[in-house]
Amino acid sequence: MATIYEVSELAGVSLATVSRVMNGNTRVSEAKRTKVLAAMKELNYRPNSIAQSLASNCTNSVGLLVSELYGPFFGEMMSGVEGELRAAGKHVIVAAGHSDEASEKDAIEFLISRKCDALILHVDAVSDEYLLDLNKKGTPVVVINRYVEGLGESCICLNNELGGYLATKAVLEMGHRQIAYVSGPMWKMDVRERLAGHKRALKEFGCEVPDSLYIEGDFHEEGGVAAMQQLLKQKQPFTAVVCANDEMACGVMNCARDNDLDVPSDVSVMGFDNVIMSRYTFPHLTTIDFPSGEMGRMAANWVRHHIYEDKKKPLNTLFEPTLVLRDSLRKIA
Amino acid sequence: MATIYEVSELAGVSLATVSRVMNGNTRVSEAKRTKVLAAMKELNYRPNSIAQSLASNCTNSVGLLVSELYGPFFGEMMSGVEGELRAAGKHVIVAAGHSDEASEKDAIEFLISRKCDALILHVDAVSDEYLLDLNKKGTPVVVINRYVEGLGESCICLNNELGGYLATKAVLEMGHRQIAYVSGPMWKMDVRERLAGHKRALKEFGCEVPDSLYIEGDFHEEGGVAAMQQLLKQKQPFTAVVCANDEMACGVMNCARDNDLDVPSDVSVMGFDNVIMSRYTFPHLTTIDFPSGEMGRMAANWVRHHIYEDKKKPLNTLFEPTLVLRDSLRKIA
DNA sequence: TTGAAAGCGATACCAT
DNA sequence: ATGGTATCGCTTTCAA
Repeated sequence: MATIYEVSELAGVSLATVSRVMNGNTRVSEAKRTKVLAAMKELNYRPNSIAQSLASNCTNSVGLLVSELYGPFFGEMMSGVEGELRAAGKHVIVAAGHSDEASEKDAIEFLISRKCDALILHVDAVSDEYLLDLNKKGTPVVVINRYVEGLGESCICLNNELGGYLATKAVLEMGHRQIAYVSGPMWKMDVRERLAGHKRALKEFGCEVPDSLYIEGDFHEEGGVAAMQQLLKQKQPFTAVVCANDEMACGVMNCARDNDLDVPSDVSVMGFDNVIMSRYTFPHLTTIDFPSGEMGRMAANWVRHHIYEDKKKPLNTLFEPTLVLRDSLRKIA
Repeated sequence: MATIYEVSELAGVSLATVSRVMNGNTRVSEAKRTKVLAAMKELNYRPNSIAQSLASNCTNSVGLLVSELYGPFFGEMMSGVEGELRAAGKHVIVAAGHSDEASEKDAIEFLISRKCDALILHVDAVSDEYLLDLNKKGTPVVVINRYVEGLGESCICLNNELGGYLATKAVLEMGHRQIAYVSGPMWKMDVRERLAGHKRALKEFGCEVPDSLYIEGDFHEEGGVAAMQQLLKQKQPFTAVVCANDEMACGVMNCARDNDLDVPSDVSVMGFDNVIMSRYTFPHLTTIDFPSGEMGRMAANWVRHHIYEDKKKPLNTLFEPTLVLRDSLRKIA
């Protein structure tokens, strides 16, 4: 592999000049530029990006931490981040945090050790303080789906409360009043926000629901099944189940079917996230759209603008969820 | 950030000695090692991995190229790769190839430019020659789900032909004889292999199927819907549909339902891949297990052994698919 | 075992 | 506009 030395020699110019034509930031006479370009071509020269990184103190790589690398939700997000960043010539280093504090910290350390220019994080186990500290210590951080006071507009958020509200409002408007709710793990912030939205809608409609219709799930299909089983075992009647994510909604629907209940004639089901899968379920799931791909792209753009181009363009970092009406929700008398 | 110089100064030893205790390959007296370790701790020293990479000509990073970052199939694979590699302290740089030749080549160039120590590729658009060439030119490559003559055991393969055979054999054993087949894009090697297995099973059972029951799909849900619509429009009867992947099988099932056909009473459906989603569909999809997570882990291990530890352990690079019986397949008279 | 010094391949400042 | 040169932070001979 040819080096910059060989290029400068062949072109008959200095190292510095070669570097200049590569980076294009300083003016170089057309004559020399041509010679350098020719020499590069002849030697099939490719700059060594590691050497560039060492000298420039910029690695052109961004760390991306998600809870899991599988799962439709993160897939869309990663895809958005990678697409946008690669178009800008930046490398994406991925890691999984597994929604576990030690594991998330470990992953962040790992990404920092590779000297990423910035970190895009979807984390739920580490504390706000930890994230703030990280940022103070010099690692530019953008956080997805979480608002951290003090991180300002480098938080790419969805209005989860509004999502929860819209979901339940839609159910209420269909005439349901006995509404079960399957939440995610309550230690997660977004889970609590969605629940808050749910309660706001109930209140607005003057609808009171007994505690027994609230079940804490695990965000997985199995949790949805378990929740539905418990709901059915209880005597407390309900005509609709609002779920904090689509996976659990799938579980709920499957469990309903296993108990000879038709969705939506016997029971309506509402999801959250609008993962791809929700279009393929039977019946097609009514849900709240979470624009995870969009948000991934926005996170990538934030990094591009603030880290690589330092144009402090104001970016839209707050996203609004929307209702996606499909077949799992039906009007009742 | 402290450098190795400061550590050596504080510890009162040479640069080289500090480097030695870091790498642990050369013997260092216990006395000095202790002093160095203490100095490191005191300065909160973290080696600069970029400088290490430049000096050692090893970046400790592996490029991972998949068709799409979303989608259950690749998610599992990436998860396997990342888990294994991070445990070994290696960084994973991801890129998407979008099953397009130009895009795949572009992504590979991109990963090489970052001086990845090795590349793990799931590609279907680039030619065998291109991959061989890549390897010859010095980029260690491991290929997933594709056998390239000359790349030897750095191909992590599934026996797709056997998978196709097992799928159709199961359908035949349930008594079906009028079997439709929805393939993937025929320019993909694995698609042709699966089809070959399908035909072998048919032949073995002395079953002849008219050409009109073969439809070329696109591996997506929409393609499954379109294929089923075409099948239903034709007069040619069929009692089962074998699909080359689960997504299309979902489409087929949804389309069947939209046409008031019950799965599996009216028509049986067979998938391929056993993506997570197949457990959540209604009815639960009978399919062929593709151990993509396992294969990802194996690819990562290949890299670990051959690139980082150069133990030429023989690894199991050929995986066998297995039948997963669920509810979408039913015995007929 | 230990240290001195020569790279690794670029960038960037300072002269000219 | 161009060249010389120090620098980035570490690894790795080569002597001692």
